[in-house]
Amino acid sequence: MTITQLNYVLAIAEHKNFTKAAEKCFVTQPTLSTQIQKLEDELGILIFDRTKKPIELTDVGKKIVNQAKNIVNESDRIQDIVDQQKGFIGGEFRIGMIPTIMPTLLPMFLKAFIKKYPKVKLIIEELTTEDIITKLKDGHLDAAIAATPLENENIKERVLYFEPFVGYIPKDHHLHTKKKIEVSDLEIEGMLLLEDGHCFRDGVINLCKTFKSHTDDKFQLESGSIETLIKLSNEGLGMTLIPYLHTLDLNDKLKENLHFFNEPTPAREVSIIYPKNELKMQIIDALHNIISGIIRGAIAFQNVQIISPLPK
Amino acid sequence: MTITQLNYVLAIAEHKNFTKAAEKCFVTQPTLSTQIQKLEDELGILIFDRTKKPIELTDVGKKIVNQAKNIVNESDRIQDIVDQQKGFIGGEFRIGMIPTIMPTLLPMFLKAFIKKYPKVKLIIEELTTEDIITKLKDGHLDAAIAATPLENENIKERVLYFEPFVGYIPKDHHLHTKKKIEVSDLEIEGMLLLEDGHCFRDGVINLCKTFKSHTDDKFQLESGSIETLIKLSNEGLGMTLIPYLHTLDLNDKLKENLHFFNEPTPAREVSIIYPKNELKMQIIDALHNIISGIIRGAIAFQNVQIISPLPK
DNA sequence: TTTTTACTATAGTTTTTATTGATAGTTTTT
DNA sequence: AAAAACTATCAATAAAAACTATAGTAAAAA
Repeated sequence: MTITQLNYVLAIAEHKNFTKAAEKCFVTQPTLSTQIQKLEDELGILIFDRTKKPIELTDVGKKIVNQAKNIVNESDRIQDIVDQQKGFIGGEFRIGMIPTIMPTLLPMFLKAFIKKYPKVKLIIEELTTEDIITKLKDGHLDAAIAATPLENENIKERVLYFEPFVGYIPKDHHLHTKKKIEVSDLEIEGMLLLEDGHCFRDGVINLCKTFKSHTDDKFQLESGSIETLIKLSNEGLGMTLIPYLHTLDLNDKLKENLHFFNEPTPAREVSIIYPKNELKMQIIDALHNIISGIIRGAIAFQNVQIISPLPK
Repeated sequence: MTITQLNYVLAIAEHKNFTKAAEKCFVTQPTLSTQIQKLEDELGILIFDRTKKPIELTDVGKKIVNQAKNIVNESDRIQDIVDQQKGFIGGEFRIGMIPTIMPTLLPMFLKAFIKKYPKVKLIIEELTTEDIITKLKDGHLDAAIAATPLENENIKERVLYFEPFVGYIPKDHHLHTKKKIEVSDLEIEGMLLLEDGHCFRDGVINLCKTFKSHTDDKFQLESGSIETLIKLSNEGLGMTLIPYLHTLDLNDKLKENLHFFNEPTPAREVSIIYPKNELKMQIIDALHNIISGIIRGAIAFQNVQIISPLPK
């Protein structure tokens, strides 16, 4: 069994076609045929069921493909180790970002980053915190940007910035007259929330719980994006909280509805997180430096109170 | 990079000597020299520092060796997958056991097992629960026998039997006159305990806590083996609790000091535990069947109350 | 049904790679 | 200073992987 053979297996499993897989592997089709046969002979089982068209994996084949993915993934990390040693800043870098951070933060640093590190190929994915943790563990992500602290033993965190929560209170709301709001003003009942699974939702719930101990789960309305929350709020369906960086994109009219908190300003902690093996640390360092540098110019709050992003 | 090369790296790292490593790999020394050079060239780094005698790993070399162990370990599991498919019961099987189970349980099933499954090479290790969990995760163990439930998401449990706690109360102890004891009789202060790290110790502490809420940590005496506990107890240093299977080995004189609990008898749950990937499931099944069959003849308690083995 | 198309398998050949025995060149030990 | 214990290198060989050409076999199209 060789790593090459496992790569062939993966290519065929993916394309369900020897000829196409061969192209992707930059070899001819007979090479795949013979190598797969050799592997199957060595193991004494069939990986592919060639009677089916298109070709299918056998039951064992499926298990072997899973394990082959592990092996190939682990062997790719050897190069990462070498790159780290050499201080080489380049190669693929897979980064996950949570939905409430991605649209505001990405445009702020992406251009600067790819200009400074042209050899790095960033592959960016929008994912929930839960998916991020899974993918970091499995090695499908090199790092991610998420609200912290996550209290996960397999993951290291490096704080990028603190992003205050800002109240968005439409004109007809009873809090609208208040210039600056207090955490104690918040009522979970009249609060528009993101859908379940968003850690920003959990942060808001935690914030409200700080002063009121409601375990009542009947939240009035839920939405998948903060833009929608604002629109719903404008329709008079309640107030909402939005992360500070989002407020920078609002037009002047909407900005009139923003109400900041009195200090200590409740805020979420945003960090770059990565697996404990600390591979690709130079790229993580580079991202950390660029992002925290850019944010220093954009967020100038002093006295913040960190709200946990974890549910319950 | 090939799996073969990684195996060569591991062999050299282990023996710190190309010639000896070559023997272990069943190739000649020049083979290793050239293959290691090829790998080093491909990666563009040195894995071994050949100026040192005996040979040493470079800093990157150490990291690569670690990763190579992962890769080789993961690729060995391909064969496990195939064995599972074929229903082949054989090969190496690494099993861990906690110290308070090993000496009593092992002699009960080992002979029967190796007779029924002569192709399996059992490699048995005595380990604490903590070490067992780590090694199961890393793939250094195929299964283990420990007190459960462990509440660990990566590990599956299959109950083998329930083993009652039995009081060992020397003649001069104030409880000695009582024929059967109650959990409420127990006082953590006069209790002889195993050293920290043994889950049986934590089980006893949990049992005592069931009725008395002492958070006081001043336990009087600690020992590493149950035999020592009994001797200390005979010296008048207090009573102790021992697992039921241990009581079967005591001589008649010591047996006079045994005091069973009234029902529901407090007991520990003993399970065979294994990683979620469920490799080598046939061997795990085989062990489960043999052990639970043998125990059915040895433990006949009906009404038991399970005590958690976890600390705190 | 026949023909065509879209595949995979096989045969024979070439290229590449791994391994070897012999030996040269080190360093360490005696 | 000699011997021993190593690793590196060389040329030769064995083994494996890859290629081209083509046969064989289903499914799709005519």
